[in-house]
Amino acid sequence: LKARFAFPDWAYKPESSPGSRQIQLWHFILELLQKEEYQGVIAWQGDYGEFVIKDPDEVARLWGIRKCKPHMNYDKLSRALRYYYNKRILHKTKGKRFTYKFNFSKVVLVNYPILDMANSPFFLAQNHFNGGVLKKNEQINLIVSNSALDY
DNA sequence: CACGGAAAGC
DNA sequence: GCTTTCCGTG
Repeated sequence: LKARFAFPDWAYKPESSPGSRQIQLWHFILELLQKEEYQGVIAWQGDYGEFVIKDPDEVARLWGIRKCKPHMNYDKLSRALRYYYNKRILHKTKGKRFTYKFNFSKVVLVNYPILDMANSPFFLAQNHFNGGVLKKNEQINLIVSNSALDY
């Protein structure tokens, strides 16, 4: 029995950008999590959206290959992951080694077509989970800043 | 390990 | 803007 997450298919299209933008780390992480052959390396585990990097050296190596950075390691990769905290794409699961958690609704929102966003279930879910603290502008800014609308 | 500032690269 | 690199701190 495998953990399944209700990501829409388009959420798993890291290289769908027609502008040939560079792949982002969180796209890459999702890509690995999607593939069963990497379950010994990185896998969904625990809470909804939570994942464990089982083999940090290997994940770093694979990321380094993708970005043509042969000297990539977990120290550097994890710094990049930490930059996601303020962007609310990820946060750390404290006390659990190599364990992070996607802010699921945010991640999906980032990929959501802007025209449908206001009435999207993800927008409503976002406000629900955050107690309505997040402002609409903030979410729109995040979408724009990620240039996620490759449609 | 995990965090985050600082600077540099692209 | 998104890392990559380096590193002091807890």
